[in-house]
Amino acid sequence: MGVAASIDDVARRAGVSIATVSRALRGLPDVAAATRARVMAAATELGYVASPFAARLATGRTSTIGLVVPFINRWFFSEVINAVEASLRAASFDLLLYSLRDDEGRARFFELMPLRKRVDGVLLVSFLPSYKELESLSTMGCPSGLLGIRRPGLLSTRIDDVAGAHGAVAHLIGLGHRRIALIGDDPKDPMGFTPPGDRRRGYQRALTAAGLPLDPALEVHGYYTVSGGSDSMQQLLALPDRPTAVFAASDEMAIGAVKAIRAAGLRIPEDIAVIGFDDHPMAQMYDLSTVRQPVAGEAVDLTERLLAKLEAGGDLAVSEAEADVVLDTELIVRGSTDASRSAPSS
Amino acid sequence: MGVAASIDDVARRAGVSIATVSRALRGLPDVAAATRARVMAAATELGYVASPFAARLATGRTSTIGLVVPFINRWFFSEVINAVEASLRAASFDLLLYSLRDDEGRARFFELMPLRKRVDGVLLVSFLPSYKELESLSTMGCPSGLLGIRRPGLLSTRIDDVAGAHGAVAHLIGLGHRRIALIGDDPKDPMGFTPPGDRRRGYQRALTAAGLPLDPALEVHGYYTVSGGSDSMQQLLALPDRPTAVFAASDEMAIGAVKAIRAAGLRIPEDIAVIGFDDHPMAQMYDLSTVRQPVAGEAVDLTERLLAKLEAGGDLAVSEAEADVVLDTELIVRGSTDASRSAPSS
DNA sequence: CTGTTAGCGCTTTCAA
DNA sequence: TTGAAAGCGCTAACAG
Repeated sequence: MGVAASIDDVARRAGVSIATVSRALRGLPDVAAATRARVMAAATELGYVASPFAARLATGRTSTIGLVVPFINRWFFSEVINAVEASLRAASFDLLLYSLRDDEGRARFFELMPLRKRVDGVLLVSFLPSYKELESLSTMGCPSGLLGIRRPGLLSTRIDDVAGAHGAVAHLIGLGHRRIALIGDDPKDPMGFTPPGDRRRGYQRALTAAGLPLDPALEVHGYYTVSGGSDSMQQLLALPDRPTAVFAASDEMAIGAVKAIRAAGLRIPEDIAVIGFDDHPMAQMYDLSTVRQPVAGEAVDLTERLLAKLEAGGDLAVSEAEADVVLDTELIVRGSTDASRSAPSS
Repeated sequence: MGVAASIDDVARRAGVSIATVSRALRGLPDVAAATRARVMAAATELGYVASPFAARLATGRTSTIGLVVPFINRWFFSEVINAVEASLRAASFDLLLYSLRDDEGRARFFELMPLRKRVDGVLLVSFLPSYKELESLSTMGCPSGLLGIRRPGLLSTRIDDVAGAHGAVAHLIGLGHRRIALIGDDPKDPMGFTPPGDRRRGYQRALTAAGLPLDPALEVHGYYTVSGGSDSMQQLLALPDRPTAVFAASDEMAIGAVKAIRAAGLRIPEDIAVIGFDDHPMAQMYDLSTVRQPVAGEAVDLTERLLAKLEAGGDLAVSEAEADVVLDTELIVRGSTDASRSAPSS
């Protein structure tokens, strides 16, 4: 087989017109069973597959979804990419991947709209599009979905960060803790992530609900990194009246905190209890209590709803009812808050 | 802007033919500066972008690369995907991502060739295509590149796993160790990865080169997971004459080993030294000596050479000289083999 | 330097 | 149930 077979080759071989080949191969009705069989046979013999580009030109549909992520090589996002890829594959859609990386990349994306005219739908993961960006997005003329963030008029799937954080802190309170610190917030976050603020809110509400005071000294920036978590834990340990428990708004920061606590010669959870957020694979390795979010579940839910929307017509308008789905988080109690649940090995 | 502008709209607005628009916008020569300016202006005013599908149909080139990985959500692969995406983006190529996941997905991929007729080139990451699979790949009629594996007739970029492992073990020997164990091999690896065998070979050669005996009891399966590493370390610790050092063929396994050693109440590196492979981000967190491989560097090198090949004509034949690039690994000495290099905090 | 024209390989009326 | 023919929106000779 020198050059790939085209629809004409199949038509000739099956002794029918190209129109019939097209219909037969796509499973359209009004094709005689015998004819269809003959066409299918010819197609397999020639190893024929329709050229997607010709089909796209003719139909206007691309069978491709653009997936836009801030980063590729970070746990959360690679989980999302993986789940989206699987869902799309199952629906015979192609996945066009685009990574923003930084402010510059983000600006370039929204200015050039490089996915324009090449996807049927767009999925934006975990960053908040500005009003201008949304407008720019709308010039693509295709439906889009937001993962982790809610915006009126767009599909979205997310978790309730406030509730998740609330649950984590309530767990600590239930354990008898009264001085509970928060390691969170990244004051120089370039993507405008919303979870940090929500998780802080959940922390504050849980304290307030339990009648505990909010102490600004107990709220520190962790920059959502291991080292940031470690640094801010040291800061907390230096406090005259140090906390007995810490809620870190991400597992990375929690692990940093764990390291700092151990380095100070203190025990976890006896001297200080620690709980994180996400259920990153490392959380288990560090025997860290945390709030699990169903990352793949969110991705699958959103992808499938976007595909359903395309199938249903694909107009841009989204009804209130269908727009937003909120998935549950789950409190995972391990040894870092409850000694009785400690994993066997260090 | 209701429906997206097409080339005719631009032509009309600029008062030229569509051919001139095409030429002007693609920066082809033989277009008067004034004309080009007029066309560009019209294009921006209309927010015009050429439909990639029409262009692809007409030229036969897709400006798209297919990236085929065994997994998406694992450190190594997400690093590769990230680097490839960046390289392609810089060259204005699109990235079509495909994940194999398991035997079944792999079979489906090579049977259906879902990337056929939609990419100009293919990148296969870290799995060894069988002869049949390579044949199937060749029906795509486009050049391809292999990351991490060498195959005659295909582009490839990789590291020398044998040499890397050799270096790690030589480091241990240089430290005075004489009984050195190997944690490696995954007897049920579905992807046919080649690094495990090569790393074992490097281990054996280093011992032999130093005149040390090979003791089969010191070579255990680690399954390339944390828990596998932990289990096999326990096995090694139970040996009557236990090793004083361990080379784990991946950082994950090394970390498992570290946990098992600590759980047994032994000190690292005083009682047992541990070195891993890869320089996974966790290696630093565990103060683990390791062999760093330039993951992104490999991906970028391969991608750029594939793009260069496409630009140069894109025929399938690959000369011996251009085919294979081997990048250097780097020995990273940390506290798990050398106490004097210990990181400050645990 | 620019315009005309013939495809690229499909899908989709419209007729038969 | 099938075929002929007209696009889809571009690029690439070929003239001029």
